[in-house]
Order: sequence, then structure tokens, then C-alpha cells
Amino acid sequence: ALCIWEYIVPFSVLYFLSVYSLVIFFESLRMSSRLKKKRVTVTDIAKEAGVSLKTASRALNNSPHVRKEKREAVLRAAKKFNFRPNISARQLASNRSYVITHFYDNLNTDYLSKIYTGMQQACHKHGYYAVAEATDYSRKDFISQTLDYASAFNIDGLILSPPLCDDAKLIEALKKQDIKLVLISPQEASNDDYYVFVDEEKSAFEITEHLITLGHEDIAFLGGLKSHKAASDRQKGFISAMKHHGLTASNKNIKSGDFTMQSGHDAYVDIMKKLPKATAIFAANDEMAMGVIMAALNDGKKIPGEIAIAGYDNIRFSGLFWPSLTTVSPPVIEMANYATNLLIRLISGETIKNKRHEFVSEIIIRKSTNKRESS
Amino acid sequence: ALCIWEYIVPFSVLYFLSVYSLVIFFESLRMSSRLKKKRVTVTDIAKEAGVSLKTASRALNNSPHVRKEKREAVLRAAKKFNFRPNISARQLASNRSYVITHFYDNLNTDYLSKIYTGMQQACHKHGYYAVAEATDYSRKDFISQTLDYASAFNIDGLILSPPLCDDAKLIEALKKQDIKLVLISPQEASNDDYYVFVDEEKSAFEITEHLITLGHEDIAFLGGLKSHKAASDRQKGFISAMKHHGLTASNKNIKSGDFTMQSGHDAYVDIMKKLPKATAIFAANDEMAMGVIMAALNDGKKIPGEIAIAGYDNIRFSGLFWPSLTTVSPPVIEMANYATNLLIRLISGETIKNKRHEFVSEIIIRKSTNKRESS
DNA sequence: GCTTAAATTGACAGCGCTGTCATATATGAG
DNA sequence: CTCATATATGACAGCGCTGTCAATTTAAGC
Repeated sequence: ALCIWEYIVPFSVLYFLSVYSLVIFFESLRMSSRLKKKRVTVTDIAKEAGVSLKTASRALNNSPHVRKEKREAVLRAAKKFNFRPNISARQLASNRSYVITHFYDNLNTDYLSKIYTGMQQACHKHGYYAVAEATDYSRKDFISQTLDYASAFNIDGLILSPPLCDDAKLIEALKKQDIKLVLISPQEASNDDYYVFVDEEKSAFEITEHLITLGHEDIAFLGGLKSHKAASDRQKGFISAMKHHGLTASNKNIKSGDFTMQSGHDAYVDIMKKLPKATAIFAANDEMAMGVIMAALNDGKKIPGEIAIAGYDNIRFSGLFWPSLTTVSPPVIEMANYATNLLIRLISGETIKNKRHEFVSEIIIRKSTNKRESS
Repeated sequence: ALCIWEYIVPFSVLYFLSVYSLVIFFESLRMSSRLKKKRVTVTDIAKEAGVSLKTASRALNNSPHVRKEKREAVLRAAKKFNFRPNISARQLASNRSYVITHFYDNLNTDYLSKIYTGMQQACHKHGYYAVAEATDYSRKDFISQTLDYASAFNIDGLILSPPLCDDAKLIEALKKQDIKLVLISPQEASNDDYYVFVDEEKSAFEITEHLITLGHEDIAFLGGLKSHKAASDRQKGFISAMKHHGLTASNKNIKSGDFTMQSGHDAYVDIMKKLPKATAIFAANDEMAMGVIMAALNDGKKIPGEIAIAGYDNIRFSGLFWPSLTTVSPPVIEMANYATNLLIRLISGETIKNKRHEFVSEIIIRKSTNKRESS
């Protein structure tokens, strides 16, 4: 994670680079009382590359109007001196904050933490700061608050996650203020929005296929709330996998819960009543899957020997659960990273054709479906 | 969370404040093309208060050598104009970053997220940035990496959480570099360190007492690894609560696991063999408690009717579990907030007498012990 | 080859704040 | 009341960068 290291060159190397470096070196010795390293500034780079301060600045910022040779010379000098721009000076001079904020209203700290990690990685690389800010979506003045916040802190860009990314009014208001934004997993995105998303249907298809491959034929699906797009996508994936393999998917083996563990528990009882020969259950989220597992254990069933169970989301606990849960893991960190990079490019004024980027989740096979698996 | 709102005064109010505000108002109208609000700067505040730029700066920064009346005048002016200092300018001029970083090597995103929230709150108030940075504690060059990072980013202060906060060498090295730091829950802190911690023994005592109050007498304790100080503190709390109420605590009813769900499951079986009349089990962490619950359900026991189960930590999932788990909730957000405030005071050069601050966890009673409880 | 437009380059000011240091004022000792 | 010391105040430079705008070079068109 400390990708900064790549910038840090041992002093011994610097030492031999040039007379200039020698000067730096001795200066640093002189000031060594408290390791006050002489900062390398754009001026130094410009001198080294034989161009003006401004040209160096342009080259470093990837701005247009710099001849190729000069640009390369500047970049070479920057590398040689291990140059890192001073963010504060940039902020001050350009009247931008170089801060990207993730606004959320979500208590799933696990999810939030992953988003932050992804943002952090991208921000790090480009000299931006990543900030996460909780909001209260239920407040009536929510939109005006958000706008005020963004302008007070001079936020350059915003990442919005569900449910905020589905508030058309908020998005419109932010756009009107000319604040760049990228959405993560919106339920449905307009053509104007930049966003990242993950193909839920495909993953549901794959995990269903995994169960089928293991030899299961009587597989039940436990869905979620109808209004939740992800849940219905997962259901579609299940149905098409079943049909693809010549198995039936009807309301005999499709039930729905409300995403809680309790509802998983209840659903198991229901399923066993209507479809007693079921040997596998695929729940649309991990919590329900865990409820199913508990009910099954309670029922005296061996997992996965007598009944295999799969979930969706890969919440942190699904790996710690016992038996550990086979599930679908959406690449949240990667998505956030991509979204942030996209945002930074937008902020820099780049025009980007592809407004959307699709990710694919990973299927994680653990003990709840696969007895040969050791962990 | 958006505590910035308190700074935002409706325009109408500003409008009537003074001629000066009028000027601001019209300027902002002129620039209204893109809401380019004229920034209020220290110079403005100084003018209003009738002092020099520097005196205003001093007053705003709580520096010494400012007469009381002038200080008050400045603060009044700042409030009137709704002044917010420009962080970047500060950073640039003072050669400090105003960044506080939390270094961690911990996969518990739930915990991390709470720490970040607490830091965020404190940083927000004082114009600092909160950053969270993952490290790899197992690397051999870990310490030098951390030092390089801190100096490259000019970090003002560091928050360290377990296990990093227990690395004496790291701490010494950081101190030598004159980097301020505050530890969160160190296993044992030297007299020189600033840290926050939580009284585990007390909480364990209380939750045991909760079980006793419910009428349980044959209570088993499921401990953790001996090397883990928190685990042994929790065990001490259990023992003293039992003794306090005239109940026995011996190796007949004290077992130990390894903090995994699986070990909780196994421990239940063991406990029931050695102490079949047990009606309550207190596990030293939530995961083991959940393992115990599953084993008990598997065993046909009713929870909490026939056996009550309590955990420790209040991981996110313990509220979603079924039955929801009675547990101890350490105030992580508050701890991080306090630690960050402390750090900011240290950075500002304040001398602080109390190097440590104790927190008390909350006992959260849920269904696994209390059938009357509704959620 | 000449004119015009486009691309490239650099000089310079200044973002908003704090550090330094010289100056001014207050306090205390004798 | 005077001088030394402590406390209070302000003028000014400058942190490192980017925006502006004018100057210069290059390319394009005919």
C-alpha cells in the first residue's frame, strides 16, 4: 500500500548524480539538526532541464503546448531529482483543493472501508487527498447541505455510492455547480453520468453453474426485495443458468426474503417444506445464506454433504463463518480505484468517451459448497 | 457528520452585517457566473478587528502574546465574517502538512472504519486532514519505510493501532524523528507514550454480572490466547465477577479457544461434556460466541431459554446475527476522536499532563441472553 | 517566399498564510 | 524615576506552485 516507496531513492544514489545533487547533499548535512531535507522544487527541475519554470510546470502537469523533447527532458530531470510536487502550493495557486470526497449514507463499514482504500490508492498516485464523509440522506435539506459542503471545502470531485448515487435531483444539482462526479453501482444511470458497476447477473449465473457442476439439480434460490435491482439481477442470473443446463426455475424453487439472517432462516424452513429434495440453496446475499446455514444445521443437515449453500457479497464475516461460505465477491476496491482515477481525469479536463466501466465479481468457493476445500 | 454546516451563515444575514459585507455581496454577484465566492482572508479579519495581519493570525491560532481584548476582537470578526482559514496556505507557509495519518496493519475493516470516522471528526474541527494508510508489518524494512513515508509526506502526527502500537522500536524511531504520536489500545504502554485504552476487565465484570443478574449460576467462560492481553483481562473480569457473587471460577468452567468461530463451536461441545448443567456461556470475542451459538442450536438448545450466550467486541455482524448477540461494545469512534484531538494538541505544542485516557465500553444486551429484549 | 494562424515559451504576479526579526509597550527591580 | 526584562505588535518576505498575458517560434496556406 505504501506505493510512495517507489519515489524514494537512497541518498547514495542521489549523491553521485550531479554537482547539483552534491549541493543538495551538503545543504542537507548543514541542516541535519532535524532532517530538514532541502525540497526539490519545480525551479530546480526547470534549471536542470534548461527550460523555464512555467514550461517545467506544464510538462509535469501533462498540459498541452510543450514540445516533446522539452517535456521529456523535464520528466527526466524530475525523475533524477525524485521530484514530488508540493500539493499545498498547487492548491493555493490553482484555487483547487485536490480533495476527492466520497459521500455516503451507509452503515456497512466493511464496504466503506474498501471504497476508501481504492480511492486512497488512486489519490496517492496523483497527489490528491481522499476523504470520506458521512451524510444523512434522510434530512430534508440534504441536497443544499451537500452543495454547501462541496463549495465550502472547494471539493474537486465527488464519488457517490448507493443510495446517494440514485438521487437524480442531487446529481443534477451537483452538475449544475460544475462539480465532477463518478457513481459507484447506480441502480440505473443516465447517459450523462460516469459510473462503474458490476455485472450481477453474470456472477449469479456463474455461481449457480458452480452448484450445477457439483452435481446439484434441485437448487433453490432465495431472492431479495423486488425493488432492489441487484437482487433481481441475481435472480435473472440464477434462472438463466438453470435453464441453460436444462433445469427448472419456477416459483417452486424461487423464494424471497428481506436480506436478513432471520429471513434466511425462515426461508429454509419454507423451502424444505415445498421442495424437500433440494440439495443446494443459493441466497441472494450472505446474511440470508448464513441464516439458511443455521437453520439447516438446526435441522440436522450436514453442510455441504447433505445440502450446499452459497451466498452473495463476500461480507467479511463470510470467510470467518463456520462453515465458511461460498459467495460472490464484488471487486469494490478496484471499482473505487477506477472511479477515482476516472474522476481525476475528468477534473484535469480530459474528455472521456467511455462513461461506464463494467467489473466482474470473483466467485469464492469455500466450505459451504465444497467439502474438498480446506479453508 | 457534516459539522461544517455550523459555519455556514445564510447570505441574508451577511448582507446586513456591514458595509464590508455589502462589498462582498456585490462582488459575489459580479462573479456569480460560477459561484466564485470571494474568500474571506485573515487580512479582512485583521482590518475588521483593527489589528495587523500577524496579530490576527496569532489570535486565530491561539498563539501567546496577544492581549485579551485584541484576541477577542479578532475572534469576533472571524465569527462575523464566517472565516475559515485556507489550509493550503497554512501548509505552504508553515511547512507543515496538517495531515494526520493512521497507520495500520489490520484487516478488520469494521474497526478501521470506526477509527477513521473518529479521526475525521476531530480533524474536521481543526482544519486537519485525516488519512488512513495500510502498511505491511511483516516486511523487514517496515520501520525505515514508515519513517520515509512520514517524512516524504511531512506528516504532522501519527495514530498507531494494534499491532503497530506495540512495536517499541518503531515508536522509538518515530520519536527520534520528532513525530508526534498517539497510540490506540497498546498492550502495555511506557510512561512516555500518549495513548487511549479501554478497561476490558471492568466490562467483562459487568457483562458477567448481567448474566448473574438474569439468574444464571453455572456460567462458563471461553477465553482466548494467553498472549493476548485483552483476552486475559477479560478473563480476570469474569473471575472477579463470579467470586464477587460467591460463584466458582475454576478450570472447570474456564476454557480457552483461539478466537475463531470454529473454536467456539468445539468449545461448546467440550463445555457441555465437562459442565453439562451450564446455562450461560460468556465468550471472549463475538466470533467464538457465534460458534457457541451454532453448536448450541445444533445441539437442540433454545437460546436464550436453555442457554444464554454473550460475546465481546460488538463486531458489526453481532447485531445482524440470529439470535442477535449480547456483547460488549468498545467506543472505538470516541477513542479515535479523543486520540486525534490529543495529537492535534501535541502538534500545536501544548504540554499535556495526562498521557493516557481510559474509556469504558458499553454492554449491549440483545436476544442471545435476554428473551424479553425485542431487537 | 510572404502572410497569417497556431503552437510554444517565459516573465511575473500573487494565492493566503506563517516565520523572522525589528519595534513598541508593559512590567518589575532597584 | 530609570533601566532591564518580558510581553505585545507589525512589516515584510516568501513558501512552491499556477494563471495570465505578452513574446517568440513554428507551421500552414497561397
